[in-house]
Amino acid sequence: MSRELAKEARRQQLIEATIDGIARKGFSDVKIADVAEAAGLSVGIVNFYFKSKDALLIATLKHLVDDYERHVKETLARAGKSAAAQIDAMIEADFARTHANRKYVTVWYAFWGETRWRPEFSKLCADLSTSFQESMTDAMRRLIEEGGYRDIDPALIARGFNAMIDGLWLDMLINPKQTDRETAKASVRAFLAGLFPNEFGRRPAANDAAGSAA
Amino acid sequence: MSRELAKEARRQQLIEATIDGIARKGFSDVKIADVAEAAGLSVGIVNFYFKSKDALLIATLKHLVDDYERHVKETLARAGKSAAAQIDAMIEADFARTHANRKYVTVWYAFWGETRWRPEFSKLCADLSTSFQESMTDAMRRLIEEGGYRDIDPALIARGFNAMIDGLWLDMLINPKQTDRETAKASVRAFLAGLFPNEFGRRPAANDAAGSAA
Amino acid sequence: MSRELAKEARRQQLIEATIDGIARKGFSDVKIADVAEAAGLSVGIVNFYFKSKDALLIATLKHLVDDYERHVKETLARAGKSAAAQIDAMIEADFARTHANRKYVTVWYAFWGETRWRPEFSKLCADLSTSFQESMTDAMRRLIEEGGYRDIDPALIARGFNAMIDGLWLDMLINPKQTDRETAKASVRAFLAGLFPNEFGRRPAANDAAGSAA
Amino acid sequence: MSRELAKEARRQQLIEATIDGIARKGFSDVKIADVAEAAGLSVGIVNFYFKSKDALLIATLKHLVDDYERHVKETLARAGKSAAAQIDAMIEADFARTHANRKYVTVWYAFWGETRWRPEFSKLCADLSTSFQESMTDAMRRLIEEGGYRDIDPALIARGFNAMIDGLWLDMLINPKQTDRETAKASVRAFLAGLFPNEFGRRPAANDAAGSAA
DNA sequence: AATGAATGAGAATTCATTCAT
DNA sequence: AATGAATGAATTCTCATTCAT
Repeated sequence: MSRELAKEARRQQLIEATIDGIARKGFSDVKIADVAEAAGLSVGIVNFYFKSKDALLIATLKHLVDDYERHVKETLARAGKSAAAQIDAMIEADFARTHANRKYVTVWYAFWGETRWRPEFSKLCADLSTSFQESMTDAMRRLIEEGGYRDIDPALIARGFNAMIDGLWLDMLINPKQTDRETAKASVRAFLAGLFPNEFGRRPAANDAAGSAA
Repeated sequence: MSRELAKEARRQQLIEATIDGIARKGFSDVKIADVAEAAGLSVGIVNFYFKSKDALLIATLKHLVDDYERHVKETLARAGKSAAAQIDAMIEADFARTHANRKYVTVWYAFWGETRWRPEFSKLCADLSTSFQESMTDAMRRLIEEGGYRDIDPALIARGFNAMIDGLWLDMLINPKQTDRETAKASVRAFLAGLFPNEFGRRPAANDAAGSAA
Repeated sequence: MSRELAKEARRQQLIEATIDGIARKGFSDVKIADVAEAAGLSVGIVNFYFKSKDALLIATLKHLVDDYERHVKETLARAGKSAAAQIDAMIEADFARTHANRKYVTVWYAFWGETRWRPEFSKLCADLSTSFQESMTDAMRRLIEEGGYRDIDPALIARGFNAMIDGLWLDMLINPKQTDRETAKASVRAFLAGLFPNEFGRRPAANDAAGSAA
Repeated sequence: MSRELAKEARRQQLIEATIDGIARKGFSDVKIADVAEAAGLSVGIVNFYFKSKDALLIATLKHLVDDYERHVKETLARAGKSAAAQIDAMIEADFARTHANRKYVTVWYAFWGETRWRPEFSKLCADLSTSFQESMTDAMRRLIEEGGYRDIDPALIARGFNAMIDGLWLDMLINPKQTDRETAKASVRAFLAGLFPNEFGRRPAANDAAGSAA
């Protein structure tokens, strides 16, 4: 039992080291040796826990996806149940210090850059994207109903909302000086304020939006 | 002179081959040999026209940037002069069949994925991003003035607008079935309609927005 | 004492597993891990009972040699005492189902293939070869005397006899469909029939040769 | 044209180096680096001319087979046309200094030792073996007819003849001191003398056998 | 005794770059 | 200018051996 746990711990250790390695050296430049060194282990052990470098990379992306989903789930659970509160919590989740930081954004973009040629990456990313598109569409639909809005297509809004967040991450990657987390959140809320003035119109603060909807 | 032209033609030929190569094989898997073969030339000649593979890659990104800027400039020149018309033309430019296609989006994301560790990439991307952020902020400011809107921060809106476009490209990359060019454009316009109902509120068609503003 | 026996039993178990492993995977492809798995033991234990993989391989060849010698000895003991009967029994021994089968022949040739560069293999094989050359020369000499033959060099015949058997094993390895045990035995006897018509001339059956000589 | 020739020459050079390498270091111990060094080239070039080490090994065996077949063909062409002369020439061919030497025999046994697990080796060896079995059976049949012999099965004799030669090569490998080329040839002829006294009975010299048959 | 995770030297293979032709 | 054979550093993966438990 403790041995099984130790094995899983080693895997996590190597995955974390891989994330660090990608962040530090770049996707096409992390070597197995870098990962091993970062984990304080020998190169042989990497190929012992992961059949190949590819398998390690896939496991790493899977880890990122799971971690992101868990993070979002937890954030949403802590937020108010109204659609507005949930959407606002989503913004907070997406720009939380723990996730919307240089290291994570860097690594996510590294994976997205390679996704096109790696079916396993592709699947993981597509599933995540689809799942969020669906739940955001749902949230938007509820928001439209709750707020009595008209002529707004929830799917279109959800898509734009998700896209804006991914694009703002890219901004943080490319122009870290210009785009900080607060600016990014304010951008998203500014757009939502246009569509949903009652819920997002007054102040761009997260608590406020959640509060006003409650 | 004609020798210089021929030289430049060869360089273009190799850059195009590089774009094809990245699109087909992936950033970390294009070999000099692939590029040479695609261009119908020998490997030796690639290192003759470009000092190194790195230099070729930088030249390729530069080409993409220049091409995108030229494309936008041309599209904007053809559009009405009002802020709304210009912004709408920008949407059309960003989702033109010639640029928002699988090949180009793939290659752009490949470069963005690597940008973090390549100062030259970084510079090119940051400059492009800054330049568009500035001109979009300007356009948004004019739109706000022209439309008599209040409480809208043009910089925030410009940032979100640009981000949404990049994010929708990612959608096209990851979920090509769900996100086509028309859906993407409709998404952007749906958001603008919230903020600028007079210019983007009625119909989602590009010509209409441009026309109503003219 | 029982501990010593257990130890010896483990060694035998590992040697058998090695033979199986070589037969299944090939000499240069059997891993310690394969041997351990086949024996139902851990890799660590292999290096505990045998100082090194090399030592295991040497012990395995020693086992094969001993086993072959024991087998021949037993077969000869059961046969008639005449030279002809002994020689014929030798043929039977060499093509007994227990020894001239695909697995054993495979493994013997695997060792012979490596013999050249392993002094310990070399020694074992040379000793076995020399010992059989001597005893066969002796048997041939007796056969020549007993049969009153002339102008036959027993050493030359013994050498050819032994060689033919090894060569027929190679046939069984390379062309298993064409060369079965019975064909092989018939081949050897056909040659002996030319030299020793009285003892091997009439019928090719083993019992007959042994019997007619008795 | 000269470039094509040079390419073929390089391949031959590498194949020869491989044969040397196997002879010197052993089948499972020749490294690409050894081959490259023996050929006075860099390691990269080996993988340039041969897709993989495996491919190099297969090409090497093919070379050995071709070379052996050519050698036999040439020897037979120079010999008398009678069956006896041809068979005798075959013995000479098999024990010619150029082919039945330590280096070649070593390498042949190295390949035979691995044949079992390499389908390509297997095919090459089986084809060679079958082809020689057929032509020797044919030669034996003619010898039987020409000599008016009875009760001799040509296929059985051919098989034993070929086997004896392979087995004598093994002797030369394992007991080089005891088994020289002349002894080996004398062994084969001693056996043939029993079956075909008129053609192989008097003296074991090659010329004589060919001559007496002519 | 026994286990199997961990080590690390060693090998095949890849590929950007060079350079003789 | 152009070619493509040749180089060799770099990287992944393998596996005999060790050693803490």
